[in-house]
Amino acid sequence: MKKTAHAALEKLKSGGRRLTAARRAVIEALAEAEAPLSASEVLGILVKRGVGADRATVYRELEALSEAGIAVTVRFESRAARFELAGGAHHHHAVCVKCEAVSDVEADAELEAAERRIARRSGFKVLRHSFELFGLCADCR
Amino acid sequence: MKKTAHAALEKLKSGGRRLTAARRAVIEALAEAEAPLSASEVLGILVKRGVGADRATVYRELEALSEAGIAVTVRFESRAARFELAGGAHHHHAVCVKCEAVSDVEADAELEAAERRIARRSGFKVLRHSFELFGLCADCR
DNA sequence: ACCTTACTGCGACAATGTCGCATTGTCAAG
DNA sequence: CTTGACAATGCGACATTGTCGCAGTAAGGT
Repeated sequence: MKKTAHAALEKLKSGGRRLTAARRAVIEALAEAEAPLSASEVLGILVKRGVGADRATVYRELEALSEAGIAVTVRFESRAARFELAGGAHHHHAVCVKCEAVSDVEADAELEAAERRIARRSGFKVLRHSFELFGLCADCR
Repeated sequence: MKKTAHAALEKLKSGGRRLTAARRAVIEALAEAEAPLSASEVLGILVKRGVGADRATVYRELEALSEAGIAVTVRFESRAARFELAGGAHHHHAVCVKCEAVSDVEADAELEAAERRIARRSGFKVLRHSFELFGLCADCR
């Protein structure tokens, strides 16, 4: 198991949550994924691994992980929400509209500065933001 | 009718599209809205005005407007896509997580510069991006 | 007035969640 | 190790948000 998955489990336990097979499997699926996963993708992975989880369970689990700050929700253009573990550094995503590949984009200092500037101008207190790029990846362009 | 709505109709006509009651009503609804509208909100407005439009028609219309570049799609945290007329300057949105108010945020030159820098670093050709702020508006903070 | 075809309504269906309720499984206290 | 509390699960019904095919309607040029 990856370090991020381990840390996530620790964080959960210290929040009154219990360690179940489904939960462990969901976290591991997210930890091993290269890109944010949708609920149905997570469900597919669990099924492939022989962990029979219900659809509702997966949704509830993903919601619980988000609430606990262990996972973050991202929305691209498709309808389904996607989830990734919150372990690493703050980053954004570049989504290829042709091959659907998702690559991480490290947070840019100027970007954050621009956000603070915007917040100051408008009196808006920013809690979080979304910033995603859509276009063609190096292979598809 | 607002100027933006008028311009949108002109743009449509010069694209082989026809001017129907439903189309006119959808465009007017978007033109008069203070914030991006979801399909069901648009439908609600049409019904209130006595323009009996079918759900499928509204969806098709919004899609057509997006394809024509007359409307743009934005996604906040909720599931439904939202639409606004593309008339004005490029901008982003600040969404209050408490009162749900949406205010426009003018595009920031630094933001765009950061985007170009990111694109250059990664070999990614950016076609469009999303940037939305979530937090507390001046009234709710 | 007529033709072409864009547009519409209807109804079925699909994808993505959400919820209540009875049952099961965790885990820590005893 | 047993047991009690309650977190978590499975099941099934339902809601929301779209999508699609098809037959009928109507916009707009000729």
